[in-house]
Amino acid sequence: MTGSTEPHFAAVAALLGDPARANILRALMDGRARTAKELAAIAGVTAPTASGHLGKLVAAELLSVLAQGRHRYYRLAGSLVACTIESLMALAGEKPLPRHRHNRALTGALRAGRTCYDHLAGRLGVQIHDRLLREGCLLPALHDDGDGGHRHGGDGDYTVSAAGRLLLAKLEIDVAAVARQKRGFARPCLDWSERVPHLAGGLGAAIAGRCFEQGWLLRRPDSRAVTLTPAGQLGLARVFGIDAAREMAAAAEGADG
Amino acid sequence: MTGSTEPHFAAVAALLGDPARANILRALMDGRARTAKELAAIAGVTAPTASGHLGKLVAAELLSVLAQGRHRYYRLAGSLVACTIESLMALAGEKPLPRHRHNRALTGALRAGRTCYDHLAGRLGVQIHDRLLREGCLLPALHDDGDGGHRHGGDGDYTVSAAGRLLLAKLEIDVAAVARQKRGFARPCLDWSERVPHLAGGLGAAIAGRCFEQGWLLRRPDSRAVTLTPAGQLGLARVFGIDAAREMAAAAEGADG
DNA sequence: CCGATGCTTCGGCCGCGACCGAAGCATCCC
DNA sequence: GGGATGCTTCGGTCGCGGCCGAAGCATCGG
Repeated sequence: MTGSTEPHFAAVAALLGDPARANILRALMDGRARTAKELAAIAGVTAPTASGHLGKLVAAELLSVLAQGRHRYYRLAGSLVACTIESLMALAGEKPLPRHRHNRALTGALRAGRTCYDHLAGRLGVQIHDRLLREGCLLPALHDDGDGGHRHGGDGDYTVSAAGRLLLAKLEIDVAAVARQKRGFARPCLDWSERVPHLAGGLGAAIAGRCFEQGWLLRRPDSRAVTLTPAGQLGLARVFGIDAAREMAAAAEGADG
Repeated sequence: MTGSTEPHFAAVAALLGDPARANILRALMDGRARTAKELAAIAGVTAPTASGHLGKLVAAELLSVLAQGRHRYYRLAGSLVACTIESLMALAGEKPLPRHRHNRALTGALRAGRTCYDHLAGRLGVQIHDRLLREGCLLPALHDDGDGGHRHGGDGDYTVSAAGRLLLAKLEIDVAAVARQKRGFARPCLDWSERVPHLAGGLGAAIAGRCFEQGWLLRRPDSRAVTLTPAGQLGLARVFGIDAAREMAAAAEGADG
């Protein structure tokens, strides 16, 4: 009786706890939008059942929906959703000791580099995050409360230094423009496979977006894993000073426990 | 049919999704151990029901149990569990816009400073984390894969510099001894209220422990919130160079959205 | 040794929620 | 307009799992 009211997080966890919904969410973890029918097939349920699940997920604001003609496209509501799921995966991943030999190649690729909603994760994402932090491009959030008005939802968690603006300009990213977006600016997101944060938020999305636009990285059709191109190898070395090919190969190798 | 096997994280989320279990976990978020009977009362269920829940949570390695006489003490299995729940709270917290006026003081105190499993969180925890990072006491994890043997579960995510060892010696913390522990050494943990990582792992626990031992901080009986003592105000200023009273007051003020 | 206490296991009850088929709208194409 | 496609709502079934009371072990106290 001390506090028998249901905690808020329990309702969210229950949403994530159903197998069908979990499959839907996992499929959307790459940030792409999918139709209700596609998601029904992925979840292995009929269209009515999937519709019910999707309705609940939208009501809980875990998913957002865009109606386009007779199709309805569902996607994750934000990177915070993806971050929470990554965190759950980190918690669930180490326990069962599955020893699945057969899909080691797949998980290896996922560990090397993948998308987490709209930003980069895996070894590649962590390397970029660490590099920006180490070079002083990203500063760990003053939280300057001296002046009032600290709306805790709006202000970014990292700030970008002058050096950071310079570096990101090489990627043709306008930091000020990103900061003007109404979303989280630059937030750490606990990485499922590396157990260290990578960069989420608008800035993380901008970096990932430029990597795809420039052909540095390619999305794989049915996986969150990304492929590094030769141009990407050069570009990432030039901008971030990281040996992406070596890092990603090392992460892929160490796929098993 | 693309991938209709249940994702691992769904099972964990389902565990967290039951109201009774969620209440149990929330009660254990302060890192203290409690008996089965206490937890049954907190969850609002009878002893047999609680026993079933606790058994499942232990089987899933979310909880660990210590038998002592005829009592069995349950506690969170590790800081990663606490981190995941914090992440879920962050996801669940912003949506419903609860506008609970009556317990604003409570959430204010929680935002100011609280325990997260065995380490400090809230504004206080974030301040310490940031300070250590800013002063170069904590270095963001090389992840040196050059040599083999990178057991991803064992190595810490932050490393402590010489300056850090010096600073922590002022707290009578032997960094080498902490590093020898079989647990995560120093990991960032996403803070529920501040949306920025604080310091988890053995080092975070050691810092929190010394703060309690020296009477700098007091645990409140039925809350995760901590109270700053005058000695703590002085000590934290001396060791970390932070104005804890001012920071915590500011965080408590901004409790509402 | 006996009763009290703490915790667990065992059956059985019961309700929530996932699931499906059928039907109802909306949209697109011919 | 008519048929096909995509999605949702509506009833109804059913199984999983939370819940409790009673009983079974263990431990502590006298």
